[in-house]
Amino acid sequence: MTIKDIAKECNCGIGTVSRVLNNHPSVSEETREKVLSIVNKYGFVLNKNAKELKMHDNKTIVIFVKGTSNVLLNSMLEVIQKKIETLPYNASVINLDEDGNEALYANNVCYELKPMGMIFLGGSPDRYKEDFLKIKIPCVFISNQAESLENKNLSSVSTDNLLASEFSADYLINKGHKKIGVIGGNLETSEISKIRYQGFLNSMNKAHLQFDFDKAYITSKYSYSGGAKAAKKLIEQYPDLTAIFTMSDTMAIGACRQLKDMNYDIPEKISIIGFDGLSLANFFCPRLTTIKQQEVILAEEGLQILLDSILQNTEAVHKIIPFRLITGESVKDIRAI
Amino acid sequence: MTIKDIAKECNCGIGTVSRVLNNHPSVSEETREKVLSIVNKYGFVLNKNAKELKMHDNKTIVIFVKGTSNVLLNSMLEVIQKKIETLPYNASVINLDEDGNEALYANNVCYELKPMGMIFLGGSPDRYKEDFLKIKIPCVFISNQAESLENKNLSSVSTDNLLASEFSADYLINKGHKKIGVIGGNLETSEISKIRYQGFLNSMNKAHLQFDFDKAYITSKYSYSGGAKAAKKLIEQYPDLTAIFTMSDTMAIGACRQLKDMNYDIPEKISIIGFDGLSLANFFCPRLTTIKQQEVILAEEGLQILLDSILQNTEAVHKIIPFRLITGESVKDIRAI
DNA sequence: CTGTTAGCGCTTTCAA
DNA sequence: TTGAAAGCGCTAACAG
Repeated sequence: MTIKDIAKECNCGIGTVSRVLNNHPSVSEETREKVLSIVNKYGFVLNKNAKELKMHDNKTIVIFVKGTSNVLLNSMLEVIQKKIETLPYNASVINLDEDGNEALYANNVCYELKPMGMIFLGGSPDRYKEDFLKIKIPCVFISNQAESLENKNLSSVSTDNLLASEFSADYLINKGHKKIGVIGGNLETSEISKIRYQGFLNSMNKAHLQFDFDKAYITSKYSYSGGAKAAKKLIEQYPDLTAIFTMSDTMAIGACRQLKDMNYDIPEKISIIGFDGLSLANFFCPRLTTIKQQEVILAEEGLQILLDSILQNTEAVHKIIPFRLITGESVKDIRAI
Repeated sequence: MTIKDIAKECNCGIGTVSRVLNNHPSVSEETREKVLSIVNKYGFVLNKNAKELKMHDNKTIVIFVKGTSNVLLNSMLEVIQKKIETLPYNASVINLDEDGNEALYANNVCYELKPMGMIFLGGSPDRYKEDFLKIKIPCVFISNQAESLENKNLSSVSTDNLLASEFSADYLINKGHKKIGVIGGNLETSEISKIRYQGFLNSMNKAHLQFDFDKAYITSKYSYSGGAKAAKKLIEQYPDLTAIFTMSDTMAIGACRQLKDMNYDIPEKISIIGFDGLSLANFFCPRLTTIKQQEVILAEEGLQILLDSILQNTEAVHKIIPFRLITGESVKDIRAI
């Protein structure tokens, strides 16, 4: 069933049918109704390939999600997809491993899909700088700062990770913790981990506290099991710590579980602070004290920036979305009274 | 940059270029190399729209995910997407609300995208039977039984939900629980909830235990907050229950949190059993006793069945994947000793 | 083995 | 307001 068949049954030209289906003004009300009625009768829909071939654009927005099973990124994805559905665009989602090179992938996608724009959920702009700079279409990084790329077409919306992690460490320190271990991502491959670590260090330095990296920093995957394994190792290396700074709620949860299994009560014996502010953090036992990233706002703003730069060719924007600390039950105040 | 430009630069016809790019045998090695070299030089890629328009098929597999933020479905999605990437197909994912009508949506998609096949993660085959029967392309339901549709093109791979929930309830009953509340999905709209409820009832009947639906069944969303709200209501209506049968781990976690907040110790005061066997269940405190669905196998088998029916036009298959009960810490044995 | 050509289904001039 | 016709980039049949 093509536009031709519809035209035949309507006794009109294919041009007319096309005009009706594209809401062009110059069609008489009478013809329009006739065409519409028979279109509805068959549930006819224009062939997307033919249309896009002709129109010479494909209205696709590609979304890269880095780190499968990352709850935070997934909830942002959801928001974005839902929004795109209401727009004349198609979303195409590509899931990547935590340590894949999304920039390389993205360059290929540019050739193959020729998308209008791309969204990177949890990418590493700096790490793959060279490859990202090759990209010529509008892109936005969500959750990672990309200002350093200085590319006119690469925007970003992010939580201030540096400040947030500093704030988080400040909180622990203010509650009297001095011996703090860190469960974080791979500092070689994960940019965001590097930034959060820097924020943590800033806080420690401010308080004139030492940090022995080899002893107190454990590299972990952003996952429950990663956090659990890391916690075990950390406790072995640094048995007298009083608090653990983790770089995600998933790590924090894994760590909690592991420590409970080792009979360390939380927060009585050891305090743990998370990062992300997943809804789960508020249902976990104990409720996690954590940094809340505003994922809905991040997602919405990110998409909006991308749309603006697609439609109005605006320059790159780098936006910071505020975070806040959610006080749960996983951190104990150990200051002497 | 089109096939024409390549042809011009190669001093050959567009047919030859097309042949090279599609690995047709009848091209001299010499020409092939010449074409390939200039294709690589520009990083040229065939226009997908033109190709698919011509080929009259689009190699797309559409995946419906019903119930956004459903962890189990998302992990299946991940497996499927990763696999499809290695095949000459494109996956297109559509997220739907827990109570949307995926069948209607799917029918539209058939017209618009003309996919090779569709996968339904967590659909309701029976509920939208009429609409599903209109679908003429190969489909597979993953996690829901679709045998009753008796449609040659609709397959399914699922856990035996009836048996699993009966098994789960048996477990509670064997541990001495008689007053059992249920936190489940909407029985009007969620088929899988209906089946799990039936399994639960079968177990209760077998043990000659009464079940007062109005008092002991709370309808909930499949989410943490849904489970929490439901638990509160359930306890108010049925304060002397000793165990709660939930239809998902997320509900179970929400319920645990709520009950702890109300100072009911789990499992000391109240036992809770989950469903799904998320990895989180094993990290939650207390570890959840739950039914483990083998999501990786479900996903892999489902995709394989779809591919078979696309390629070899095989008849509908309805496969059951075994479950198993994971013993956690959320159920107490209350039998008198 | 290779070049030419007819469409795939659509949008959009151009004339009428 | 309308129909006819050109052509988007590609594949495959045909002729050489």
